[in-house]
This record gives sequence, C-alpha cells and structure tokens, in this order.
Amino acid sequence: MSDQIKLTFPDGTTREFNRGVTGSEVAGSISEGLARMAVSIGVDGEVRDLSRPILGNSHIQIFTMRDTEGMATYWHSSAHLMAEALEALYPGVKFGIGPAIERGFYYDVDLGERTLGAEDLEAIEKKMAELAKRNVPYVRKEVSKADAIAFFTEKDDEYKLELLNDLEDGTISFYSQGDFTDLCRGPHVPSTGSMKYVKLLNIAGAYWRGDQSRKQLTRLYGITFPKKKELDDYLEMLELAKQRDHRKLGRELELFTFSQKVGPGLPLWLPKGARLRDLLADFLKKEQLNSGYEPVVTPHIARLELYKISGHYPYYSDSQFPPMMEDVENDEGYLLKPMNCPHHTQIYDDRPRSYRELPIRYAEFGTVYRYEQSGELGGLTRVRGFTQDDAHIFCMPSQVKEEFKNVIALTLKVLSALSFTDFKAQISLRDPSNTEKYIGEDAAWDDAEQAIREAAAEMGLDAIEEEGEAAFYGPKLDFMVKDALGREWQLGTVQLDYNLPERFDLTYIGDDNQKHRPVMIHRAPFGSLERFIGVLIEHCGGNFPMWLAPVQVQVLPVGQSFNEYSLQVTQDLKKVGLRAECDLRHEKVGYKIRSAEMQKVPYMLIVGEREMENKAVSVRRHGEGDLGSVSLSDFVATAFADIDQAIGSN
RNA sequence: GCCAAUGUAGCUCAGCUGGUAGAGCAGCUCAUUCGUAAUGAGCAGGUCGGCGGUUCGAGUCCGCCCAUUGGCUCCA
Repeated sequence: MSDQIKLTFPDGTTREFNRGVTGSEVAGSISEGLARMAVSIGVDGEVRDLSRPILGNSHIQIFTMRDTEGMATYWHSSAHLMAEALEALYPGVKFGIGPAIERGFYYDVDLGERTLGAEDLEAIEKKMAELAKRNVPYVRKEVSKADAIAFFTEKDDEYKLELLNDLEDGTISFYSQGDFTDLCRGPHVPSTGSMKYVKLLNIAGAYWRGDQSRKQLTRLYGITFPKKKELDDYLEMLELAKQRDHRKLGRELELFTFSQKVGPGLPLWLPKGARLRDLLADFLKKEQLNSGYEPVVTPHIARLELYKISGHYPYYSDSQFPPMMEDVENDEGYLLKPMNCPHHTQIYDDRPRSYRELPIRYAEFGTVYRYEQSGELGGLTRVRGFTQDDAHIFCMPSQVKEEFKNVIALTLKVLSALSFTDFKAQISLRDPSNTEKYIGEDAAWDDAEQAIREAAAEMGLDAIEEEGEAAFYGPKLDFMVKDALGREWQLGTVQLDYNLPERFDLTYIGDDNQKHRPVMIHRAPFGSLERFIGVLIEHCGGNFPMWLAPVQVQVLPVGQSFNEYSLQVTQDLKKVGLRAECDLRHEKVGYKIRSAEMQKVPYMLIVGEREMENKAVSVRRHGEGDLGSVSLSDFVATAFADIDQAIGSN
C-alpha cells in the first residue's frame, strides 16, 4: 500500500499527498489565504472537519465562508458556542438540537422554569464573544454508544439521550470546545476564534421534535460573522427588508387594512388595493379564457351534506368556522366554504358527460374561509378569508400530462408578467415506504407522478422532488416564492385528485360506451390573491409595474391658476384609459411631488405656464426624476409603451 | 392552539423609580400663488388595547382577556 494518495480538486486537477494529510494541510498547500478562509472540506461529497486525516484517493473541495456549505459549518459551530455560553450562564440547561439554518443558527434548549428577555440575550451575546476570544479548537472524538449514554445520563439531558437512542453504535461522535462537549455529527470550524461578532435575533417556543404533544423548548435564533462589517451589513439588510414589509407598505400606500371589529385575518381592501386585485384578476381571467377555461360561479355556503361527502366535514372541523346549524339533532346545516372544489363537482355532475367533452375546466375566483390557528395569522400571507384563483379540470388520466403542461405554462406566464424570476418549483410525491395511506391505485400514482415529472421537464421547469410531501389524494406541483424576510410561501399550486371524483361518484361515458372515472386537477396560479399580493408588494417594494399601479399618473399643477388645464389633462388621460389623478391642494409643487413620490406613482405630470401655452406636460418618472417636457400625446404613447412592455402580449 | 415580545392621537414615537398625557408627520382653518422630494401660523385630535384588582391616586404595579409581531405545528 502506497503512502501517497491522489486528491482530485473541483477543477479536475489532481495532486498527490501523503496518506493521512489533513484538510488544513491541503488548503495550506494551495495558499495561505485559503488556509485562513477554510472552514471545512468536502471529501467525496461528505463535509468534514479540516483536521481529519484523509486516508484514500478522493475528490475534495475546500469550503470557505463564501460557500453555503462553509457558512453552514461556521454557523453550526456558532450554535455550539452559544450552547457553551448558555451552559456557563444557566447551569443545568438541557439541550435539544442546534443546527445551522439558511441565515444563522438556532439551538432548542430547556431552561426549566426560566424565561429569557432582551437583557438575557445581550448577556449571552457578551458571553459568546468572550468565549470566542479564547480561540479554543473544536475537538472531535468518536465515542461508543454506551459512553455517550453515560455522559448524557450524568448530565440528565433526556433530549440528547433520546437522540442517541436513534443512533447506531460506532457512528457516534462528540465535539468539545473548551469545557463544553456536545453530541454532534460535525463538522466544525477549526476553532472558536472567528465567531467574534454575534447577534441573537429572537426567542421562540419550539416543540421538541416538532411534535405538538411534546414539551415546548426555548429556541434561540442567532447569527455570527467573523467581521464586524459583515454583521452590520446583515443587520442593515434586515432593516431594509422591513421597509418592504407588505404590512407597512399596505398601510402607507392605502391598499388594505384590518379592523378588530371585523375580525382577525379578515382583510379589508381599500380602494387602491381593490383596484390592484381587480387588475390582477382581470389579467388572469383573460388568460384563462384564452386557455379554454369556463368561468362558473358558486355560493359561499353549502349544506353540510356536501362536505360530508367530500370528507371535509367533520374531519377538518378544527380549521373551519363552525357550521350554521338548522337542525342540530340531525346534524343538518350549512358550512362557510373552506374550498371551492365540492361545489364544482356538482357543476360537473349536472348532467352525464362524454369523453368528447373532456377536459372540462371550470374557473372561479372563489372566496373561501378557513379558521386558521390564531398564532398563524399574519398580514396578507396567512388570513382566514381569502380568494383563490381556483379552477378544476376534469379529464381522463391520459390527459393529465397535457393539462399539467398547460397549467405550468399559465403559471409561468403569470410569474413572468410580475417579474418573479426567483421562485422554486416542487413536485410532491408519495412516500414510497408507506403507500397505503394514499388513495388510488399504485399504478395510477406511478403514471401520474411520471406525467407531472415529464410535464415539468418538457416545459423547461427546473423542479425539485420531495417524497412523502404529496397529499393523501394525489401528487402535486407547487410554486414557492420568498417574502422580504426570506420566508418561503406557497403561491401557485397544481394538484391531482383521485379522491373527490370517487367520493362524488363522478363519471363520463367513454368511447367504449362504458362509465369511467375522471381525474380532477385543482390548480391556482396565484394561489390566493391575498397572499400573492402580499408577496408581490414585497417583491416590488410597493413600486408596482405600470400596468398594476393603482394610480398611474398624478397631475400636479404648479399653482391654482393651472388647475383648470390640469383637470383637462387628467380627463384626457382618463379618456384613453389611464388611471390618472390630479392634486389640486393649495401646496407648492415640491410638496405635491414629494407626496406623489412617496405614494410611488409611476408618472407625475407637472403643469404650469409653459405647459399650458404649449399644450404640453412636464414628465417626472418615479425614482428617476425630471424627464423634460413633451406633448400630451407623446406622453400617452410613452405610458402605453410602459404598460405593454410589462404585461407582454396579454 | 402553544412559547415569547409588543399595544400611548390616523401614522411614527416620547412619557424617569405611580401624582389624572406630549412631539413630528397626516387632518382642518387662515395667510402664501409658489417650477421637480416638506411655505408659515393657528386649531382640532387620546376611555393610554379592554375588563378587573392593589393604592389617597394607575399610561406607569398585579391578574384575566383581546389584538399584533417573531417562532413551533398545519396549509393557499
């Protein structure tokens, strides 16, 4: 056996090293800078400590703070540092899990009776900085399961003991830094010294292992950086994100509001917000008419009978507003609809259907009501009454792929019209190890999952697949977008359903003159108008594209003597279909401009002596400033060009 | 629902260890007639989230409730 090994770098080059060389030594052999920046090393796909010897030929990749892998290592180590601080400050504290997350880290801890406040967070931050200054190494140690159990039994930490329970002997490792030792798979950065700048962001309750029936631990979220500037920049970025918060912008731009008298999670749309909603809905309705959808309209309530058949009642009673009972004894009454699909099945079932009719696509902007848990409500992204841009496609199994393709095309059109480029598409599949919990034939599922996969691929959609995420009634494809604070929200969704056609005994007559079961596809490109608009507001920071701006043009007379001409201009703009308003207040033009700028109106037209004489307007674009004077007709052409460019050829 | 924090005028926020509320912006009135991000003066505006308690006295202390925010769980 040679004592030389061959390491292959990401660029394909290979070099020979002594067997047992460490990641640090490899990094150091490349450059001193890399050795300084390096936090961990990928060895044949496994991320490891830099200090671990490499024993065989491998493909390696050195991770630094510039890689997601490197950041994850760094923040995971930071979680350990926080744990060390917590143990020092609150002896007897027990630890759950403490992973790195996308931005920072958290640790779930059991502090007994103690609760933490802002002052405590500062004390912990201080302690962490102090511990980091000692700059002690993270030391890995392989331990036997018995020793590990003995260690945590001694510490009386039932959480770690439970975690150990699921681990196999021989695969267990501890990491220590200073006096603190934790059960951990690793890897870690070489030492604590780089975690100088610490900010603990918030405290939250988190159920042990995400299970509501188990004890709630205290979750501490934090972030660390090696340089002060990086921490400052991050905190500033968080501040800037708050400026884009749709709740703040919704108030400032007068789009929507909430009233305690109306109720939590029940948004009230102000005139400008309602206009925005209508514009979005009109846009999609037009697209849907072009894509073979037929609008239908259904009421907001239905008999309990409908939901007993659909299976929503009483099994989902927790998430529904209580029914309006007519006859309590016989469980008869009405339910506010939590979804539109049961109603739509009844439209399908209005008369016998032929295979020649399929696919049938019923579309409705249907408002539904769900009794979301109080702690879950938030702005427009999670509400109790919302309008889905819903449609249900009834088709033959052989048509599923084509229909999915059409829906994907429509959804992509919607997303691109609003310049959402940074979205995630996820295909949710069955859990292959537990197929009994799903309704429908195995073979049908296989076909459907394959159809969705192919539809996504053929539409050029880069979708990730998640096993076990499918609903019990069918696989689905979801579109996710992040809000200003980086939280991911599901917007568009396409879901296959084997369940409802079965429950409502829906059929069509096939070319064999036999009855067949159609497949149902639920789909909503926006998802809900409320959530979509919430995320849209944050996406554009309240600067809506011209075609969506509630007010497109604000006309600003320089003085009272130009009011009449300004009103004439405003009328002319309205006549050609632009949403124009005129600011007739007795204020200086600077004041009116400021006010229109803050309302984020795309175009301001300043009108005074010069403009009146030349039948012109002086154009100011939001965020850009003065564009000079043009004739009214030239401005109208510019405005429409702006609209067309954003909306495409709708 | 659970954990934590927060709740003072339409908005943003002051209000020290308890002594019955204050600013800026917005609003209204008047003056100013104004050229690309705030003209000036005056006026008005608050059951200090709600209910109860402690106290001679509560925005301030305590309890319960409501709402909001950040998480946990679920979902569009």
